[in-house]
Amino acid sequence: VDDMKKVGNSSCNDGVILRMGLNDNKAGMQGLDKEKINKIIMEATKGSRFYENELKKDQQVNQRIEKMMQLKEKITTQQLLNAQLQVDKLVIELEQSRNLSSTIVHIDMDAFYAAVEMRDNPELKEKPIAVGSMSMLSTSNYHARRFGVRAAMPGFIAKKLCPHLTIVPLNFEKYGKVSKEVREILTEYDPNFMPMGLDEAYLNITEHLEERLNWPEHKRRFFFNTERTTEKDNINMSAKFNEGGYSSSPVLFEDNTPLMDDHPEQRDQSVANSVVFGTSAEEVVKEIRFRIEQKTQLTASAGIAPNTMLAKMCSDRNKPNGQCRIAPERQAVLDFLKDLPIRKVPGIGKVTEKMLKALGIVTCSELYQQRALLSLLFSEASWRNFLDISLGLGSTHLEKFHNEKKSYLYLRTFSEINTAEDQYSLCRELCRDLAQELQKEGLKGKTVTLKLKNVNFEVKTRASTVLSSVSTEEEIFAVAKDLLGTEIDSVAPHPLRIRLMGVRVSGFLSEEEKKYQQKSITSFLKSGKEISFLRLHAGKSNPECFTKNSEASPRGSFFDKKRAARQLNSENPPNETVGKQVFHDKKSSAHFVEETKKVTDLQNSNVCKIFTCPVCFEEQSSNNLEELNRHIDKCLSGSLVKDNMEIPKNDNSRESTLNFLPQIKSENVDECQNKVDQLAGTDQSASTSDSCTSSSTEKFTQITSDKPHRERQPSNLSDIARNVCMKQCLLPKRISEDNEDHFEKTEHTEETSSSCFFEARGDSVLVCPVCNSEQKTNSLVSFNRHVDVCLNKGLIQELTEKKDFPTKTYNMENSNRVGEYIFVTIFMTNYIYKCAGS
DNA sequence: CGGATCGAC
DNA sequence: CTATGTCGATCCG
Repeated sequence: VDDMKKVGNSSCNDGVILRMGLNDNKAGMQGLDKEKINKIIMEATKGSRFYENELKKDQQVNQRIEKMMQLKEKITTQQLLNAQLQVDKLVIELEQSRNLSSTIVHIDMDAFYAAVEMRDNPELKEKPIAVGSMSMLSTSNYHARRFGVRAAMPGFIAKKLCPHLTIVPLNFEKYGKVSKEVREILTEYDPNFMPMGLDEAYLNITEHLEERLNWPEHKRRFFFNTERTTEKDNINMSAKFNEGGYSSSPVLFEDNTPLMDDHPEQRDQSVANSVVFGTSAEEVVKEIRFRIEQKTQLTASAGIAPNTMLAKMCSDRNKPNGQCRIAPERQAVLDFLKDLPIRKVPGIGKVTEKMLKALGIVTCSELYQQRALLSLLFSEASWRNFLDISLGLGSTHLEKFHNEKKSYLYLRTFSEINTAEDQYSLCRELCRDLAQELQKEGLKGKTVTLKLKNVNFEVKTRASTVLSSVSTEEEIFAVAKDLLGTEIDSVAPHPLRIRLMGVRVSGFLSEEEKKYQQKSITSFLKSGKEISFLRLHAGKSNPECFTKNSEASPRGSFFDKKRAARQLNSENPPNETVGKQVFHDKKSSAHFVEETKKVTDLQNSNVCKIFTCPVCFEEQSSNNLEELNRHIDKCLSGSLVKDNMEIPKNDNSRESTLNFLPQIKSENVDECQNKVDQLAGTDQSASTSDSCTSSSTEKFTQITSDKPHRERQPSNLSDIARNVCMKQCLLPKRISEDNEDHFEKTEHTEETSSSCFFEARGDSVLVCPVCNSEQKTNSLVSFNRHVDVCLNKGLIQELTEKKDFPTKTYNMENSNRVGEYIFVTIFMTNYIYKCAGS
């Protein structure tokens, strides 16, 4: 709300702390001088973990500066001249595009939260107050500022500066209400005005000014609010009036911009207790400020300028309760900027200030003088921005709210948490809240980020992007818990000591992607009805569908042969039994009961299941998932993978390998079991004890219990998945046509090694297994997207029109790993080939 | 893409 | 007695 930047000073290393307390202290009385303030702050600060971290951050900035200076040394005169030429070309262009025709206003409520609290509690009026908590203050009133008490200062330090300080807790609801009242006024001047937080807004009053020229006086007349409903308000009002505020003087404000200036029409008041405002921009802004004060009893400062950047800097100039205008003339703009410290510019903060200072740049005109050098030392975006600043260029229209949030973040700060249990449960909570929000907005994101701050104030973020986007608590938590687990592991055997945790979801599906997502391979698999991944669920395969294509000429490749073999098999469907059924929230209860019954039936049966291995497509009869896992492991990696696998063992020395597929199932098992229990009211152990899947159920119960597990190494899974993906699916053309053992033989060759491939950037060509076209791509993700889209556009849409096409299958809800996704993709691609004979 | 950093409030 | 926030955007490797 009230930032500290105006008093910033970080010229020396202890600027970290100094900046907190600098205070212009003009009033002098009752306050503290700068030295005292800084001494107190330093005493309260030094030696703390926070301070140590601040010093560390400062060192990092210093290193950056050093790097920059080294770079600067290497710049030749010639380079600089060239740069100058280039930049000045741009300057000419920019000058030509300068637009002074808009009138932009920036409104900024003075000490907003504090002012609201003082208004509502007159007892606070004469006291130094701050709004916030002992941990952090949001703002302070001007009285408190004399003691060095400022926004973004922790309350306990503020108390040391000013022992009498009253700290009022935040009450956002109230501020929101007041903010709304203010906005109601603003919208009359610009229905498209842009609020920036609760206490600030930009308005484009260009149109209003035009219309206003023709307005009769009565439309510009506003009345003093003499009616106050509460006693409190009455006291306030009468006090103001009696003390020479409103009634005795037409000067509403104490500052140098009195409401009543020498516009003759304003003096000609025909109605008591009212003011008439003129038609100029200044008058409009005075009117706005007057109306805000009459309505809310709060004051605002304002800036008027030809663009937003200037308006913002302008509103700062005569704060509090003042306004300022930059005339729409080039020279006026340049004059304003001439000696303006760059730190005043929105977008230039502590760090940039310090970096530029190292180059001898403090004011905006210096920024302009050094434009050539800056273009060589900073990124394009940065120096272009510097150039805009030094020319006084900014947006002349208020951009249509790019309303769509790019990410949602839930985070919490707390006193130290160091047990894994607490951390996981907190993480889950955050995921729950986040999921709620996402579902409310109907959003699904592809990237989950975990944010941690340890007790030393070091912040870490860990992100993971999943191919199937997430939105539910479980989906998000599944990713977040892995990230958290990795972090816990990374400090083991020490506990992870954190003071903040946050979970963010970003990378939302665009509208376009949403459309496809609806019929993407993931949702396709989710919504399937009959066939199930691994055939855990007995598919009543439609013979026609499969036989129809059985004569399609085999291509002779490994996979085609496998495919052909599979097709033959499917003509004589093996005796499969119902496997695990997957449930969705959306399912109707009737449907649910029916399917629950299936599950129960299965669990009470002793029939062994026959699975189809997704790698070799051989049918595997097995009575538990673990065994199947082992098969898939072998099949998939053979003896090849073990070299780069680190298989973590848990206490039971369980042979944990690549069993992530059943892990998905296991969650379903759990889920099903829970639902079965809910419905039947049975005891879980009773209902599973005799089931042939009991052993795996047990195991999976352990895995998926609330205590998160960290037995797998996703990176290895991904590596393997990539190998598989490349060889089997993405690069069919590279696979030796006749050699079924190709995998083994070529595993170590350069040509097909995944690392080799995935490190190649820019011009890799992959062959889409669906449309068979070559796709130039530099990432697997974008290629996958193509495949998804391709599948959607073509095959699936076509196939789903066939009534016999299987629809229910496999729950992807919790499968967030690349490996899982790719497995499904491989399986499905092959399945689709089979169905379509493509 | 992931992570850190920056800036705003 | 303790005690330094939350959010989005952008940059960089």
